[in-house]
Amino acid sequence: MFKIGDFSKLSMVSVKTLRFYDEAGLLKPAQVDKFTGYRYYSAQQLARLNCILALKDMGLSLEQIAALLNKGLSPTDLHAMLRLKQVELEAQLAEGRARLERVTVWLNQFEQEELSNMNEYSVIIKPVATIRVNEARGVAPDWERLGLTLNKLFDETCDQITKQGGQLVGSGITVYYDQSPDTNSDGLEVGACMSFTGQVQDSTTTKVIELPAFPTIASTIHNGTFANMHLAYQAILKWIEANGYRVSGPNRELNLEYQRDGDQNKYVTEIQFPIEKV
Amino acid sequence: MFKIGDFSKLSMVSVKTLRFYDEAGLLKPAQVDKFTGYRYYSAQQLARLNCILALKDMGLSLEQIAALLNKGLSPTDLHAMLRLKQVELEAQLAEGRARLERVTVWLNQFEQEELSNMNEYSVIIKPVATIRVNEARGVAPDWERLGLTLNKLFDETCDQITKQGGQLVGSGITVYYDQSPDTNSDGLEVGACMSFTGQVQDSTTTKVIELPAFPTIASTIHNGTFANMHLAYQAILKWIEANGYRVSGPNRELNLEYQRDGDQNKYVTEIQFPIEKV
DNA sequence: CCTTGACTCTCCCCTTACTGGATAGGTTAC
DNA sequence: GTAACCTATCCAGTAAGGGGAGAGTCAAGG
Repeated sequence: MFKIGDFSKLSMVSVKTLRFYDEAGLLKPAQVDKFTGYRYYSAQQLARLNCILALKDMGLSLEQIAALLNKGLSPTDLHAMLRLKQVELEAQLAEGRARLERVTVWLNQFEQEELSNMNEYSVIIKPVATIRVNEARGVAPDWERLGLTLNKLFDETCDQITKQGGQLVGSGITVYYDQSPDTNSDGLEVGACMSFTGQVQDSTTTKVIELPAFPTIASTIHNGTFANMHLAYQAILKWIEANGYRVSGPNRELNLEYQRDGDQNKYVTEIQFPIEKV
Repeated sequence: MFKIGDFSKLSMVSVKTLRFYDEAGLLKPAQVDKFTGYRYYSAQQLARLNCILALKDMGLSLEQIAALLNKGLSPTDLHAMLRLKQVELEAQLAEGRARLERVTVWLNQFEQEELSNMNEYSVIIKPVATIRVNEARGVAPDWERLGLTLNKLFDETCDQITKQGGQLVGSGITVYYDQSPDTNSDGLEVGACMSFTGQVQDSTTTKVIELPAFPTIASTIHNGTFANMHLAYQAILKWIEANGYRVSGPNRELNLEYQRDGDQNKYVTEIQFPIEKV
């Protein structure tokens, strides 16, 4: 019989941990002095402790280990659990790799001294849900006249909503369709979308649609005038490529803070690119 | 200005988390109603929130992020932190891979239906410290006479300790030197070691030495008679190979529960192999 | 027999990054 | 006016222990 300190030295497991395992029902001492409460462990229990540690090293939680060891350890159950654990560990590993890659990409960009946008624009990944909107779609003949075209389109969708008794809600969303290089020679197809409440029907110029959900989009925030927005696009597109993603759908801009003819330096715009791995 | 719920929807960050970040000093609302306590966020704050999330996605703790963002974010500091983080993440990744490999090895062995020893012998990795012992070294002519040889050697070391006024402490340790196949033709060189307290000098047959420490040893526990010990050796050696390790020193046996001429079924022996990766 | 130092006991708080719940007050739409 | 919804604060809990306080135990030396 070993006292807890001796058993701790034998097993290289801390006294605190042994007491914790006792309390958790994982490893009850072979004997407990009824008067002093002293725990006494037998050498045989080292085998059980080793088993616990081995399972823990495979990533099982103490709760799972306790379930296995106490309620009859059928190897089949263990097999099933470890299969699940294997899948889970692979997912964790993938996440860990992605995380490391993000850090490495950042460091590489830093060493190339392109830190100006990097610190300005933080790119994050998140999901977006579907959004029901009224959309006015159109084509801007070129980049110069994009702003005018969008103003006109947003006017149309807002007018339609209010005219039909609906109410505008949330911020305007610009969708950029068809950004592939071969088709943009005949202009930029864009959609001006507004969320609303109430009943709104399609009109000749506007349609009620659902902007699709995406499980993973890359997002960044641009502060200030639209004139500098290309910096944000540079940053986000570079990030997407460097981290091993690919654009997988039309990108959007959310005008989070925007008032036509207001102070452009106060504008806040979120840029979203649907992406997928590799 | 957005109320916390709206800001939560915009950012895909839960209300609870926003309140938590407020309390942590990471993201104070742009404005707080003095009477109601309502938090109001500005669209500009989305940029800061994105920055927080981006840093979090690279594995920084909220405390580190707060330090960076509040006490002036010098890109150089961030660079230094991320370098450290990179190393840390690489270590984590290696650990994760090893963990996954342990699970995979287990599953493979299971499918080969060699589960009998597998469940009997759990192999774990741990460090061992140096141990100061009195050692009697000798050579057993063959496996048959190993037991007799060891008995003699242990008698010698124990006798020397007690004769010199020292006291035996802890369990006996058998060290197996020179297990390479080319040299074991002339017998097995073994050492019988006992820890002790007090002053003990070298004698003609025994020496006071330090058993070296090892940062990583594979260990398993064998319960019962020495006659079945080969099963434990099978299990541990197979584990060592399958998990991509290699034996890197003389193995030891610790007689955790042992009394000569006692009930052999009660013996408990720990087998230790110093190992290294690949 | 007494003391001293090393061990051990229980109990409580702390860690991370939140989540959930209870209860109370505020806002808004019908 | 009231119901539905939103927000606030406070408390508790998570996994796997670590740290420490205060009190009791044990073994050896004098």
